[in-house]
Amino acid sequence: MKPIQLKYIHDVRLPVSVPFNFWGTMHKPSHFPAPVDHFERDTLWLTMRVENQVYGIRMKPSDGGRSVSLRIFSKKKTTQREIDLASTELRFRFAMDLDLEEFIRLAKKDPLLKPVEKKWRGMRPSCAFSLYELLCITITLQNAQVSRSVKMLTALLQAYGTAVEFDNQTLFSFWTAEKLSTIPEEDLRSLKIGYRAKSFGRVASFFSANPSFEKNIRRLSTPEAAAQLREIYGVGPATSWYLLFEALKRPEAFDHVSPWEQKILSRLMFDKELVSETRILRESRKRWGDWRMLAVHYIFEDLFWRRKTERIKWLEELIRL
DNA sequence: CATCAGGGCCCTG
DNA sequence: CAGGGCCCTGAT
Repeated sequence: MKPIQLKYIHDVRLPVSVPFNFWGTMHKPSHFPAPVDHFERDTLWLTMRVENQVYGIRMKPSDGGRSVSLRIFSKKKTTQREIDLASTELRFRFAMDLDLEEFIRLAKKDPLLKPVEKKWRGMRPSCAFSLYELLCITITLQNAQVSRSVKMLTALLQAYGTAVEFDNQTLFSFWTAEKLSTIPEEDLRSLKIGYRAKSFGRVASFFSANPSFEKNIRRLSTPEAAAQLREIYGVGPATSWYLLFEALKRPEAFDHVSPWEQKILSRLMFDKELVSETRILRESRKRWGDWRMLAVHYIFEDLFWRRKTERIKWLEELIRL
């Protein structure tokens, strides 16, 4: 299938709260690579669906870190309303209005977090995807290693996503829940996603029947949001934790430690091979309170950024791409 | 070649 | 509330 050309252009300047760390916010090296976004030097490209329009998005830092320069690519000419909707959505997805003052104050008193926070000051939790889209990604993460997750997601995008071309990038935009809900489970299974086919079907039906789910859940308290997420078929503690932090930007959402993260945090927090989940959680609550997940995020992303330039032997053994 | 655990989750007893 | 089953892969 030939990619759809997005040739209409609209430029917007998005002011952000300061301090804002463009690189740390726009690119998360701990995330697996998928053909839905691309980061290079000082530019992030991604695709985004808003009200069934597919946009190509390009963002660069501007105004000395006080704003983001946004270019929206579209198939047809956009209305001002569409531009505003897309901009508002991007502001949320990249937490451009987050107030980090309290977090910075807290980090200054913590020996482990202090140097990392200073290095990444202004980094936000961010996620280029809608809640439904991130949920699809996290389903591919379940019980699989990275390489397999990438294969599953790519197969799904090729089968049901839409290829678009803009600004010399060819990327996929996600399928919609409505579309996926009509696909027979056998067809999904043929993409080698295994038992997850059932989850994809149920999740697609759920989101297609509840189009305002994300809008509503954003307004809820974190425990309420967590409870609603857990009611979705296929969402357990690990998946709901990813969604709360990445898609809903809850800086406290750290109540679950997955096995490989447990190994990494044991090293970083205690300089030990393996520390129990309860101890890791207890310690992080004590040190970082309601900012504990953001703190863990800073520590994690710093480690993965360092991995790009230096070899960290013990880490390579844990990741197993 | 066969076996098995893996960045979970659901369901059953 | 513990534990088996689920799918595919890559490691052994």
